Amino acid sequence: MLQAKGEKTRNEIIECAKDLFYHKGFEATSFSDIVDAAGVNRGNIYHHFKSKDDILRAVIEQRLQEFAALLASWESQLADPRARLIAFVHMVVARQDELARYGCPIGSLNTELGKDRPVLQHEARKLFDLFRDWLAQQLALLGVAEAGQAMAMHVLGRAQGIALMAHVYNDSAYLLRETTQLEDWLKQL
Amino acid sequence: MLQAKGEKTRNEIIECAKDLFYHKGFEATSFSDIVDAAGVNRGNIYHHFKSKDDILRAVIEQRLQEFAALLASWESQLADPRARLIAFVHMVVARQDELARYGCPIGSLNTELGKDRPVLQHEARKLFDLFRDWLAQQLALLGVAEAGQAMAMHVLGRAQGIALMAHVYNDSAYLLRETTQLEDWLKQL
DNA sequence: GTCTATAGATTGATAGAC
DNA sequence: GTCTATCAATCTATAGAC
Repeated sequence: MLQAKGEKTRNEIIECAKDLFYHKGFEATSFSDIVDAAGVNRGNIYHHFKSKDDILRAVIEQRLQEFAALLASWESQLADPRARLIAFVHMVVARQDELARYGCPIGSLNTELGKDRPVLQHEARKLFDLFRDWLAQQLALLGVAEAGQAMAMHVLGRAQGIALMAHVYNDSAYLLRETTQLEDWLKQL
Repeated sequence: MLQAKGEKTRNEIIECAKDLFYHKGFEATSFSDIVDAAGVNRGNIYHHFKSKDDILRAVIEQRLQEFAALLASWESQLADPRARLIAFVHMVVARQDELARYGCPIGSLNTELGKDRPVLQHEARKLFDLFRDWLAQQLALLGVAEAGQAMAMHVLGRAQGIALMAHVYNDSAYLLRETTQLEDWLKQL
């Protein structure tokens, strides 16, 4: 990796902020929380980011890259679009513990920002766009894309509802029941 | 209504806080926001509530009463449990504008509190319990309650996923497609 | 019950020496 | 690029006169 000295501090800030924004929420996370977790100097954070909003933009960009890499790995490892759709559901199952504890990092972030931070939410929505377009692409390969992106939105909505309720009730058993049901539905498409 | 003078101020605070917590989020709403909206004096708010958390508890209690009254009205007006389930879906449709703008007041509140306010979230979860138990009751009357509350949780999760995605994309058309689908599914139970 | 005044801590953000 | 020191604003909350 081509990475200057300062990039290391910057990446540590991004990683810590990513976890904090997910675990506490964006508004509830303070600069003190971030510098304490990252172990960097208070004032120094402004050398890398011009504002708290700017840190969030970097966190979103980081998540976009991580999820894009994940989708790319599924595409390269799984030739069958149906298997790829099931890989999406299996991701929810694999992350059941953190989903039950903190909710979906994408859904909860967009929910918070959507209330009164429209500009930032427009950035965060790109995380949904990424999955929506990828799901729509797999559904098109299956030949069930008559309704365009509508079915991709349906799958996303199902997954979000599952993550939200599993979080509210901290209930992994519910998550497993519902993901099994969603998987069965995808298999019979 | 038996209501002393001070109750009026208290109720105005609750009503304004209810809207602000919904429109901005709990953490993002300050005391200044509340007293400005309610038109009451700054320090005076502590005569009625001992803390911001205490205001939220009163707001949750208020919402519990409102929703309980709504469910009771459906029960008295609709004898058929299937019609009652459909009334639940129609509520989502009727509130499509505010859902697309601010998300679900119950889901978004629980999502925020679930991250790091476990005690308050335990209170907010009662709003979900209310709907879950009521849905389970109607499903039992329909004779499809073999799975206990599991199907009620399924319906709630579907509704939450719909509200969340409609909010993220500010998309009422999606909400209408999905609620129609959910209604059709309930009709054929 | 209502009001003014303000405490005490924390917020996001800056300036400038090293 | 890192550090100390600190800004002005805002936060929740309190004290006490009326």
